[in-house]
Amino acid sequence: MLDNEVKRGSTEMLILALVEDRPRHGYEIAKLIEQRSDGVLQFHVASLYPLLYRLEKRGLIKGRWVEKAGQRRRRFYKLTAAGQKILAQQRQTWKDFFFALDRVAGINPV
Amino acid sequence: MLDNEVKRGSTEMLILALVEDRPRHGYEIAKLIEQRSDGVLQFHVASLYPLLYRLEKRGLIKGRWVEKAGQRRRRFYKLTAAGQKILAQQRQTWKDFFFALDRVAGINPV
DNA sequence: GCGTATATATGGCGTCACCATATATGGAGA
DNA sequence: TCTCCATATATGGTGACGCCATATATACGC
Repeated sequence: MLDNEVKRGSTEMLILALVEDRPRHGYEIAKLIEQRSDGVLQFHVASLYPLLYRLEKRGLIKGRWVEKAGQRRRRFYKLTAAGQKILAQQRQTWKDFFFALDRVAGINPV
Repeated sequence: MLDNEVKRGSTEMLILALVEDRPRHGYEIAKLIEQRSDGVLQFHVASLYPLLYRLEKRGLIKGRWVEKAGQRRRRFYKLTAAGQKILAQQRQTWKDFFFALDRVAGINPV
Protein backbone atom coordinates (compact mmCIF):
# COMPACT_ATOMS: atom_id res chain seq x y z
CA MET A 1 0.00 0.00 0.00
CA LEU A 2 0.91 3.58 -0.56
CA ASP A 3 2.49 5.77 2.04
CA ASN A 4 -0.07 7.49 4.22
CA GLU A 5 0.90 10.99 3.28
CA VAL A 6 0.77 10.40 -0.45
CA LYS A 7 -2.93 9.68 -0.59
CA ARG A 8 -3.92 12.25 2.00
CA GLY A 9 -6.70 14.45 0.73
CA SER A 10 -7.70 12.12 -2.09
CA THR A 11 -10.35 10.26 -0.11
CA GLU A 12 -12.85 13.04 -0.41
CA MET A 13 -12.83 12.91 -4.20
CA LEU A 14 -12.94 9.11 -4.19
CA ILE A 15 -16.08 9.05 -2.09
CA LEU A 16 -17.82 11.75 -4.08
CA ALA A 17 -16.97 9.91 -7.31
CA LEU A 18 -18.30 6.59 -6.02
CA VAL A 19 -21.67 7.96 -4.97
CA GLU A 20 -22.01 9.85 -8.24
CA ASP A 21 -23.94 7.15 -10.11
CA ARG A 22 -26.02 5.77 -7.27
CA PRO A 23 -26.32 5.84 -3.47
CA ARG A 24 -23.88 3.64 -1.61
CA HIS A 25 -23.16 2.87 2.03
CA GLY A 26 -19.82 3.30 3.81
CA TYR A 27 -18.71 -0.27 3.83
CA GLU A 28 -19.45 -0.65 0.14
CA ILE A 29 -17.48 2.48 -0.67
CA ALA A 30 -14.43 1.21 1.18
CA LYS A 31 -14.58 -2.13 -0.64
CA LEU A 32 -15.06 -0.48 -4.03
CA ILE A 33 -12.05 1.79 -3.58
CA GLU A 34 -9.90 -1.20 -2.78
CA GLN A 35 -11.25 -3.31 -5.64
CA ARG A 36 -11.24 -0.71 -8.38
CA SER A 37 -7.72 0.44 -7.53
CA ASP A 38 -6.47 -3.16 -7.47
CA GLY A 39 -5.48 -2.72 -3.85
CA VAL A 40 -3.34 0.36 -4.47
CA LEU A 41 -5.83 2.51 -2.61
CA GLN A 42 -7.46 1.35 0.57
CA PHE A 43 -8.27 3.01 3.79
CA HIS A 44 -9.60 2.27 7.15
CA VAL A 45 -13.16 2.64 8.28
CA ALA A 46 -11.86 4.82 11.10
CA SER A 47 -11.11 7.44 8.45
CA LEU A 48 -14.10 6.66 6.28
CA TYR A 49 -17.01 7.27 8.59
CA PRO A 50 -15.84 10.58 10.06
CA LEU A 51 -15.20 11.77 6.51
CA LEU A 52 -18.72 10.76 5.45
CA TYR A 53 -20.10 12.80 8.35
CA ARG A 54 -18.01 15.80 7.34
CA LEU A 55 -19.14 15.53 3.73
CA GLU A 56 -22.77 15.32 4.77
CA LYS A 57 -22.36 18.25 7.14
CA ARG A 58 -20.94 20.27 4.26
CA GLY A 59 -23.93 19.30 2.13
CA LEU A 60 -21.95 17.41 -0.50
CA ILE A 61 -23.66 14.09 0.17
CA LYS A 62 -26.95 13.15 1.76
CA GLY A 63 -27.39 10.05 3.88
CA ARG A 64 -30.45 7.90 4.48
CA TRP A 65 -30.84 4.91 6.81
CA VAL A 66 -32.10 1.77 5.15
CA GLU A 67 -33.27 -1.17 7.25
CA LYS A 68 -33.99 -4.56 5.79
CA ALA A 69 -35.01 -7.76 7.51
CA GLY A 70 -32.03 -10.03 8.09
CA GLN A 71 -29.58 -7.19 7.55
CA ARG A 72 -27.79 -4.73 9.71
CA ARG A 73 -28.98 -1.19 9.14
CA ARG A 74 -27.03 0.64 6.49
CA ARG A 75 -26.71 4.30 5.69
CA PHE A 76 -26.80 5.08 1.98
CA TYR A 77 -25.27 8.31 0.78
CA LYS A 78 -26.03 10.05 -2.47
CA LEU A 79 -24.32 12.97 -4.16
CA THR A 80 -26.03 16.35 -3.90
CA ALA A 81 -25.94 19.09 -6.52
CA ALA A 82 -23.35 20.90 -4.43
CA GLY A 83 -21.37 17.68 -4.21
CA GLN A 84 -21.41 17.30 -7.98
CA LYS A 85 -19.93 20.77 -8.33
CA ILE A 86 -17.19 20.10 -5.81
CA LEU A 87 -16.43 16.76 -7.43
CA ALA A 88 -15.89 18.43 -10.80
CA GLN A 89 -13.59 20.95 -9.15
CA GLN A 90 -11.65 18.25 -7.38
CA ARG A 91 -11.12 16.28 -10.56
CA GLN A 92 -9.68 19.40 -12.17
CA THR A 93 -7.56 20.15 -9.12
CA TRP A 94 -6.04 16.68 -9.11
CA LYS A 95 -5.40 16.87 -12.82
CA ASP A 96 -3.62 20.19 -12.43
CA PHE A 97 -1.71 18.82 -9.51
CA PHE A 98 -0.48 15.80 -11.44
CA PHE A 99 0.66 17.85 -14.40
CA ALA A 100 2.45 20.28 -12.12
CA LEU A 101 4.10 17.44 -10.24
CA ASP A 102 5.24 15.98 -13.53
CA ARG A 103 6.69 19.28 -14.69
CA VAL A 104 8.72 19.70 -11.50
CA ALA A 105 9.63 16.15 -10.56
CA GLY A 106 9.25 14.26 -13.83
CA ILE A 107 7.02 11.48 -12.60
CA ASN A 108 5.97 10.47 -16.06
CA PRO A 109 9.18 9.97 -18.06
CA VAL A 110 7.73 8.07 -21.02
CA MET B 1 -3.11 27.43 -5.10
CA LEU B 2 -4.08 23.87 -4.38
CA ASP B 3 -5.79 22.70 -1.25
CA ASN B 4 -3.34 21.88 1.50
CA GLU B 5 -4.29 18.28 1.85
CA VAL B 6 -4.02 17.49 -1.84
CA LYS B 7 -0.33 18.17 -2.09
CA ARG B 8 0.57 16.72 1.30
CA GLY B 9 3.36 14.23 0.98
CA SER B 10 4.47 15.39 -2.45
CA THR B 11 7.04 17.86 -1.19
CA GLU B 12 9.54 15.17 -0.37
CA MET B 13 9.67 13.95 -3.96
CA LEU B 14 9.80 17.50 -5.31
CA ILE B 15 12.87 18.33 -3.25
CA LEU B 16 14.65 15.10 -4.07
CA ALA B 17 13.96 15.66 -7.77
CA LEU B 18 15.25 19.23 -7.68
CA VAL B 19 18.59 18.36 -6.10
CA GLU B 20 19.02 15.42 -8.45
CA ASP B 21 21.04 17.30 -11.06
CA ARG B 22 23.01 19.61 -8.82
CA PRO B 23 23.16 20.90 -5.24
CA ARG B 24 20.67 23.60 -4.38
CA HIS B 25 19.82 25.60 -1.27
CA GLY B 26 16.43 25.82 0.39
CA TYR B 27 15.31 29.16 -0.89
CA GLU B 28 16.23 28.21 -4.45
CA ILE B 29 14.26 24.98 -4.17
CA ALA B 30 11.14 26.80 -3.02
CA LYS B 31 11.40 29.28 -5.91
CA LEU B 32 12.00 26.53 -8.46
CA ILE B 33 8.97 24.56 -7.36
CA GLU B 34 6.79 27.62 -7.76
CA GLN B 35 8.28 28.60 -11.13
CA ARG B 36 8.34 25.18 -12.76
CA SER B 37 4.78 24.40 -11.71
CA ASP B 38 3.54 27.76 -12.98
CA GLY B 39 2.44 28.63 -9.46
CA VAL B 40 0.30 25.53 -9.03
CA LEU B 41 2.70 24.19 -6.44
CA GLN B 42 4.20 26.41 -3.83
CA PHE B 43 4.88 26.00 -0.20
CA HIS B 44 6.07 27.92 2.74
CA VAL B 45 9.58 28.02 4.08
CA ALA B 46 8.16 26.98 7.42
CA SER B 47 7.48 23.59 5.85
CA LEU B 48 10.57 23.55 3.66
CA TYR B 49 13.38 23.82 6.17
CA PRO B 50 12.10 21.24 8.65
CA LEU B 51 11.60 18.86 5.73
CA LEU B 52 15.16 19.44 4.54
CA TYR B 53 16.41 18.55 8.02
CA ARG B 54 14.34 15.40 8.06
CA LEU B 55 15.61 14.36 4.65
CA GLU B 56 19.21 14.95 5.69
CA LYS B 57 18.69 13.05 8.93
CA ARG B 58 17.37 10.12 6.89
CA GLY B 59 20.45 10.30 4.68
CA LEU B 60 18.59 11.12 1.46
CA ILE B 61 20.28 14.48 0.97
CA LYS B 62 23.54 15.92 2.26
CA GLY B 63 23.91 19.59 3.19
CA ARG B 64 26.96 21.82 3.11
CA TRP B 65 27.27 25.43 4.25
CA VAL B 66 28.62 27.82 1.65
CA GLU B 67 29.73 31.30 2.67
CA LYS B 68 30.53 33.97 0.13
CA ALA B 69 31.50 37.59 0.69
CA GLY B 70 28.54 39.91 0.25
CA GLN B 71 26.06 37.06 0.65
CA ARG B 72 24.16 35.48 3.45
CA ARG B 73 25.37 31.97 4.21
CA ARG B 74 23.52 29.30 2.28
CA ARG B 75 23.20 25.58 2.82
CA PHE B 76 23.44 23.55 -0.38
CA TYR B 77 21.93 20.10 -0.42
CA LYS B 78 22.82 17.33 -2.81
CA LEU B 79 21.16 13.99 -3.45
CA THR B 80 22.81 10.94 -1.91
CA ALA B 81 22.82 7.45 -3.40
CA ALA B 82 20.13 6.46 -0.90
CA GLY B 83 18.18 9.55 -1.93
CA GLN B 84 18.36 8.56 -5.58
CA LYS B 85 16.88 5.19 -4.74
CA ILE B 86 14.04 6.69 -2.75
CA LEU B 87 13.36 9.23 -5.48
CA ALA B 88 12.95 6.46 -8.04
CA GLN B 89 10.56 4.67 -5.71
CA GLN B 90 8.57 7.82 -5.08
CA ARG B 91 8.18 8.51 -8.79
CA GLN B 92 6.79 5.02 -9.23
CA THR B 93 4.55 5.39 -6.19
CA TRP B 94 3.04 8.61 -7.46
CA LYS B 95 2.55 7.14 -10.90
CA ASP B 96 0.72 4.14 -9.41
CA PHE B 97 -1.30 6.46 -7.24
CA PHE B 98 -2.43 8.59 -10.16
CA PHE B 99 -3.49 5.61 -12.25
CA ALA B 100 -5.35 4.13 -9.29
CA LEU B 101 -7.06 7.44 -8.60
CA ASP B 102 -8.07 7.65 -12.24
CA ARG B 103 -9.51 4.13 -12.22
CA VAL B 104 -11.63 4.86 -9.16
CA ALA B 105 -12.56 8.51 -9.58
CA GLY B 106 -12.02 9.12 -13.29
CA ILE B 107 -9.83 12.16 -13.01
CA ASN B 108 -8.68 11.92 -16.58
CA PRO B 109 -11.83 11.67 -18.69
CA VAL B 110 -10.35 12.52 -22.12
C1' DG C 1 -20.12 -22.86 19.50
C1' DC C 2 -16.77 -20.23 16.90
C1' DG C 3 -14.77 -17.64 13.41
C1' DT C 4 -15.49 -14.58 9.53
C1' DA C 5 -17.76 -11.14 6.75
C1' DT C 6 -20.73 -7.44 7.08
C1' DA C 7 -21.68 -2.67 8.99
C1' DT C 8 -21.27 1.45 11.82
C1' DA C 9 -19.00 4.22 15.65
C1' DT C 10 -15.38 6.82 18.31
C1' DG C 11 -11.21 8.25 21.45
C1' DG C 12 -6.43 9.06 20.99
C1' DC C 13 -2.04 9.45 18.21
C1' DG C 14 1.35 10.96 14.66
C1' DT C 15 2.64 13.53 10.71
C1' DC C 16 3.14 17.43 8.08
C1' DA C 17 1.89 21.84 5.94
C1' DC C 18 0.51 26.18 7.72
C1' DC C 19 0.83 30.77 10.37
C1' DA C 20 3.43 33.88 12.89
C1' DT C 21 7.56 35.51 14.15
C1' DA C 22 12.59 36.04 14.34
C1' DT C 23 17.28 37.03 12.55
C1' DA C 24 20.41 38.99 8.95
C1' DT C 25 22.27 41.11 4.46
C1' DG C 26 22.16 43.53 -0.12
C1' DG C 27 20.16 46.61 -3.47
C1' DA C 28 16.63 49.91 -5.27
C1' DG C 29 14.30 54.00 -4.74
C1' DA C 30 12.52 58.21 -2.23
C1' DT D 1 19.76 58.29 4.84
C1' DC D 2 15.87 55.77 5.49
C1' DT D 3 12.62 52.51 4.05
C1' DC D 4 11.13 48.68 1.56
C1' DC D 5 11.82 44.48 -0.78
C1' DA D 6 14.25 40.24 -2.08
C1' DT D 7 17.21 37.04 -0.29
C1' DA D 8 18.11 33.26 3.24
C1' DT D 9 17.56 30.41 7.31
C1' DA D 10 15.12 29.11 11.77
C1' DT D 11 11.38 27.63 15.06
C1' DG D 12 7.12 27.40 18.33
C1' DG D 13 2.32 26.54 17.97
C1' DT D 14 -1.98 25.04 15.38
C1' DG D 15 -5.06 22.24 12.51
C1' DA D 16 -6.48 18.52 9.48
C1' DC D 17 -6.72 13.90 8.50
C1' DG D 18 -5.51 9.01 8.17
C1' DC D 19 -4.25 5.48 11.44
C1' DC D 20 -4.71 2.14 15.49
C1' DA D 21 -7.45 0.21 18.87
C1' DT D 22 -11.65 -0.91 20.45
C1' DA D 23 -16.67 -1.33 20.60
C1' DT D 24 -21.29 -2.93 19.09
C1' DA D 25 -24.34 -5.97 16.27
C1' DT D 26 -26.11 -9.49 12.80
C1' DA D 27 -25.86 -13.41 9.36
C1' DC D 28 -23.70 -17.54 7.72
C1' DG D 29 -20.70 -21.62 7.31
C1' DC D 30 -18.21 -25.25 9.67
